[in-house]
This record gives sequence, structure tokens and C-alpha cells, in this order.
Amino acid sequence: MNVECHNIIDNQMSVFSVLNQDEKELLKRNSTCTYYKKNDIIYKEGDKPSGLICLSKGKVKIFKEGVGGREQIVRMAKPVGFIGYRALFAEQNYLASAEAIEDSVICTIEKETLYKLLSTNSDLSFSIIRSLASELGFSNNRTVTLTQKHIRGRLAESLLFLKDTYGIEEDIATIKVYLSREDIANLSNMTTSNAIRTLSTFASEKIIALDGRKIKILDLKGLERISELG
Amino acid sequence: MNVECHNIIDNQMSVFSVLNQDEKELLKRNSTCTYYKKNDIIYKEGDKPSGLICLSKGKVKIFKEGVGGREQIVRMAKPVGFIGYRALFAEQNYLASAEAIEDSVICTIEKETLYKLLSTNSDLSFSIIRSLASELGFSNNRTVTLTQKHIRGRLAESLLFLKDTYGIEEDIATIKVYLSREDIANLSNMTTSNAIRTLSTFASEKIIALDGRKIKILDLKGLERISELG
DNA sequence: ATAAAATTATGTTAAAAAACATACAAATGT
DNA sequence: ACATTTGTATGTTTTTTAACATAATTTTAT
Repeated sequence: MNVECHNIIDNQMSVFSVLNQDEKELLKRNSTCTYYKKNDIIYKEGDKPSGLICLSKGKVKIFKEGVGGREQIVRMAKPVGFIGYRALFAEQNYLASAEAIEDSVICTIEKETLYKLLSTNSDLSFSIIRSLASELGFSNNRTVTLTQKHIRGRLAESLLFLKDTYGIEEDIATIKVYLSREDIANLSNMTTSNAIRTLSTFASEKIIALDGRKIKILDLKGLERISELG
Repeated sequence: MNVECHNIIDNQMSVFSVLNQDEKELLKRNSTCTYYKKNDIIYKEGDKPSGLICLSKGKVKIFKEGVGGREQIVRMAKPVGFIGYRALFAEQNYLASAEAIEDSVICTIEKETLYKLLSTNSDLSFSIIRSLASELGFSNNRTVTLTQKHIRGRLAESLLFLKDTYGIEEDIATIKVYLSREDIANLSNMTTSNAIRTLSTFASEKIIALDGRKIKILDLKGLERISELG
């Protein structure tokens, strides 16, 4: 029995906080733990979900292959959170792929156990309804901003999104995730060249500071302004 | 008691098909019916949801105001379907607005009654989970196609989407919804000028035929090809 | 019935962003 | 230690699409 990922079930912020101790034990008995190295694929577009995947440690990007293989990141997962639950609950194959962007630990909860709990526990169902509804709102927002904002606005929004998702380091400025320029581009719907160029421009405007993959936000208000104006 | 919209609850395709007769009666007693004229606003971005809105008759567009007031249609609703349920279940204010594009009849189910049913009926919860998960998949797909496909690809996809959503007339070709060029543009993330121009191009290529707001699909395979290529 | 407004249509110009090219730096494998 | 690959950086060209302009047609209101 693998305790490495039981924090998923015990965590106060998790949707499983509505479960009682017996239910939590049942979940723990019917879940498995897997380790992934940075750049490992967790699942691919078209695969069939086998259970509910929870991210216990690490960071994961969820992305879709678009026109000409061009990648669009649709979500960034952090602990404690689910991965691939959309496909599972829609009873579809995955419509996106998941890749670890850091060494990660995931916990997979057996489908049957999950469904058993869902059928007896309306609070759990409601937690999942709330999660899906929130993410749908986020997705609709993204659709509009990625299509309507200009490059500077899109990049600024992505940086703010990364800061809100992963937080900042002790210096109260450096975004706590280290993405390649290509990933930043794929998150912001632009080419890698344009991501590099626009990051440089932001740096020359003293809005951010760059040190390799470290991005330090120097002027939060300025970044928010750029994001809002589009 | 308004029977005009009880088809929502009795319809076999509705998520309420999992309810028993008593539960259906409870819903009917706690729901109200409202009539809307074409172009009437049903709710606006920022409003607070008061209950679960179901479209019984008519057609409704769901749209967000983006950069500089530019409108993006995120969903097209048809009977029998829900409107604004995302915000209700996320316990948020509406993030989009709803407007009738035809004379419509809606049925609003009281929030308390709905929640009572949800707490006792896991099948209903599961139906809603499945609906939200499906729509989230659709939304993520849209994000990618609206950002990556070129104008022709986006317009072709929108026409196919409208055909799939509302079906076709008896002539087995005319899309069963009559939108302004502006609405088609707002659905496809382009300016009205470009929607008009590209529709004309499609017509000159004999892929579609135009007659006012009537759009007849002449070459479905061709349209699908344009949509897939982007 | 007629004016006003909204919608459709099409041509022209300007802006945005992709595509392309090249160079350099950093990481990785042998 | 060196070669190879991958990632970063920046300049130039081309494509796409928005913005603008104008006119014809249709719808709506009075």
C-alpha cells in the first residue's frame, strides 16, 4: 500500500474532504501510486481513462494537438488536483494529453470505487459538479482572451495565470514554475519566436526580469494593465 | 400552473428522465414559465442565477463581451437544454449573457427544489456531471480551433456546428437556424466583413448557397475538408 | 408611405503576427 | 572533451486579418 500519495485523500482542499473516515480508507485501498519523470507522458489524446488521476506532487501540463501539430496548453495542474477527470466523467476518450513538466507523483483511483462513492455520497458529486462548472467558466474565458487579446495582452495574462496557479518564490516576485519559451508560447497561443521577443520587450520595459527560465514580476500593476487592455 | 414548458421535465432526452413520477411532479410544482421575444435578453453577464433555466422552445445564443465590447458566442442552446447552469452550479454570477434569437419559452426550476433532488438522486447528479464534462471538452476544442484555424476553416466549422446543433430543413440542405452575418462572425471569431466575404466566397465555390439568411450546404464533404485543414 | 436605422456587400489600406532565416548559447550524449 | 541536439535570441519578409470606407439593400419605426 502506497502512502506516498494519500495526501490527495486527506488534504483539506481536496474534494474528498467531504468523505468520512471509512470512505477515505476505501479510496486508499483502491488506489495506486505512480512516479513520473520530467517530460514523461501520463496519457495521450485518444487513450481511454482507467480511473481518476490525482496529482500528488509535481506539475503537469494538459495540451491538445491542433492544426499542423501545433500544441495548445489548455490547463496547468498542480497538487492537489485532478488530471483527465473530464474525459472520465464524460465517458469519452481523452481529448488532450498530459505531460509532467517536473518529476511528479500521481495517484490513480479505480473507476468502480469512485462511482460507488459517487452513488452514495451526494456531497462528493456536488464537489465534482462545482469543479467542472468552474473549469468550464475558465475555459470559456480563455477562449475569448486567446482569440481577442493581442500578443502582449495574451502573454501578460499567461504570466499572471502562472503566478496565480503556482504562486511565487520567497523573493515575492519569481513565478514558481520554470517553463520553456515554447511552453509559454503554447500556453499563450503564439509562436515561440514571438514569446521570446515579447518577454524580452517586457524585460526591457522593466515589467519583468528574466534569468534563464526564471521570470520575476517587477511591475504587477503594469502587467495587469497590459493583460486587461488586451 | 404552466404546462407550456413541462416537456422539459417529461422529455426522454432530458437529464430529468432519470427521475420518478413523484420527483417530476415536485419539479413541475416548483418551476415557472417565461416567454421571450426574439432579441430579448434572458440574463446578462454579472447577474446572479436564481434557478435552473431550461429552454423549452426557441433558440438562444450565449455570448461573452470581450476586448472593446467585441462579442464571442460560446454556445448555442436548443430545446430541450439548459441555459446558465454553469454559473448556477459553480455558485458564481453569470460569466456570459443569454439572448433569444427566436421567440422562446423558458422554464425556471427553483434552486432549492433542484438541490433537494440532487441530494437524494445520484443519477441526476451524474447526468449533470456528464453534461458539464462534455461541454468542457467542447469548449477546449473550440479554444484550439478558434485560435489556430484560419478564417475559412473557422467559418466552415461554425456552419457544420450549426447544422449539427439545429439540424437541417426538409430539403436536406438548409441549416435550420437563421443568424445575422454579425452573429455568424461572433460565433467564428472574425469581423462581420470577413464573415460576409468568406460566405460569398464559399457560395461562389458552390460549397454553399445563400438566400438572405438561409444557408444551404451544397458540398458537405468539401465543407468538412475546409474545416479539417484549418 | 417614407425616413431612419440596420444589415449586407465589396473594395482598399493598415496592422498584427506568422513564417523564415540566421546566430549563438546551453544542455545532452558519447 | 567534443559533437550533436535543443533552446534562446533577433532581424526580415510575407501572410493573414482587422480596420476603414463607401454603397446598396433590407428592415423597422413613425
